[in-house]
Amino acid sequence: MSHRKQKRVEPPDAGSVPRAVVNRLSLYLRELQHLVADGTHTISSGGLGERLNFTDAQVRKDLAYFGHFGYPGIGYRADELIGAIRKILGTDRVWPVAMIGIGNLGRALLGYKGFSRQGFEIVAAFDTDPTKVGIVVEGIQVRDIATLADDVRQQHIRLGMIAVPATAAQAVADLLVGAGIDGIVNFAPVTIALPPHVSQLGVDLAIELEQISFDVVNRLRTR
Amino acid sequence: MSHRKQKRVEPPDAGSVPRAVVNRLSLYLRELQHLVADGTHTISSGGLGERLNFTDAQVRKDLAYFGHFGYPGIGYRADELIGAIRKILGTDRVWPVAMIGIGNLGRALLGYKGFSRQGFEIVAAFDTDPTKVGIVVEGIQVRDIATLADDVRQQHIRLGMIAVPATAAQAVADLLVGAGIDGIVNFAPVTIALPPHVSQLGVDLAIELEQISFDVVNRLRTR
DNA sequence: TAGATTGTTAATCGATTAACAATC
DNA sequence: TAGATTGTTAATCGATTAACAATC
Repeated sequence: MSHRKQKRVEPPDAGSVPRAVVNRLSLYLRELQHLVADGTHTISSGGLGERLNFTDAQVRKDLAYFGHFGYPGIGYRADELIGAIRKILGTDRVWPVAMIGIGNLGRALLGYKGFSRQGFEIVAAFDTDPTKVGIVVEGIQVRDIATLADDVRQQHIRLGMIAVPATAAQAVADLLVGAGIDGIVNFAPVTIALPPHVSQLGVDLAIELEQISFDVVNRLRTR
Repeated sequence: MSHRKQKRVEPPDAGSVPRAVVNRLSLYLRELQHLVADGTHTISSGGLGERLNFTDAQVRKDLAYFGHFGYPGIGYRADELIGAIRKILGTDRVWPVAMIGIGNLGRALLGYKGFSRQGFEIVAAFDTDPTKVGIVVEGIQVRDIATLADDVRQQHIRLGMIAVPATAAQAVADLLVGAGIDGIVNFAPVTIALPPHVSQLGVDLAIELEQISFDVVNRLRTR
């Protein structure tokens, strides 16, 4: 445990932090967790960058957006930096999450262990299909989407994941917004429109494959 | 059908096309497909950009990397542009894909309809677990990972998707590379090292949620 | 101390946007 | 024709990298 004071843990102005930086922050966190699991206590910006194909300067610059976490001549203490990044990302707590759409993908996401490991717990699942409402999947009883707003409020859910067909995604998103949700991860292959105070991120599995297909067709290395 | 000649469909130098441009190309394609489904035949760069929150200039610039697809005063013909983008992305054909890891996530991906819609067909599934080898999931018989190299060659598989635990991901990646695969989408929450001639893309579902969590904690709109 | 490594500034590099002549 | 919209150049903006004094 260090007694050295860390000047800032809150970003000077979070609005000025590029999305790419926040993305790398998650990768740093993941890598640090692997390092700790392997018994490493200290890592330099160069060492961390090497494992992720980033320059040492980039690692230091990214972290410097949020405070002074390193020790000149030594590097970063893995456990300390993990704590700092979790705090920055907001995963130093458990977030209750709602899952909407209990098809193939929704069911799998419901059972995905990786979420809880990073501080996300799916506490409610919804579908419109009457044959699905009431069944228990991965320990969670599927509820009718009509009860969504009430359930979201009662369980203090602030994040939602959409795994419904493309045609239903916007309506579901509107429901979530109406229920007062703060952020949405959308797995439906469609762009949804949201008010500016609700964060969103689209994940399209087919698009991921398309990116690789492009590289292969153009005989590219990944950059 | 137009008889106007399109100067280039191959990029002048694919290595110089930023990853972000290729990503947006996939979004343009998806949006155009929705537009065609809704009966639209023609769309301007401004119209397309508006639906995706991009500027008109960005849409035109992105497309101009690959050729002259638009008609001054008119815009882009949706069906034509769809064909052109599919060709650029390499999805004007069907790609046979191998799925490795038939846990929760692997099973769901196996059943995901969105892949085939974009030209990807999962034709082989692998696992190490003897209780899984032999079972049929979504019409595909799970095979032992020991037969991977032979199967990949026989079925001319060039793309692989990894959905195994983090600890097994690198070994599986090495196997795929040994089998001569050209590209990998890695769903395991770990960075894998690959030779430069193999394309890769990591998808970490927990990281997607972390990005939203950051925004919410910092009260940010999505940019 | 000497060696290692940070945080930060300045220089470089790349990507986005604005503007407009050319075109339909 | 007048109006709309492209493709492309130049200007702007932002992100990455190199370099180095400060620090342990």
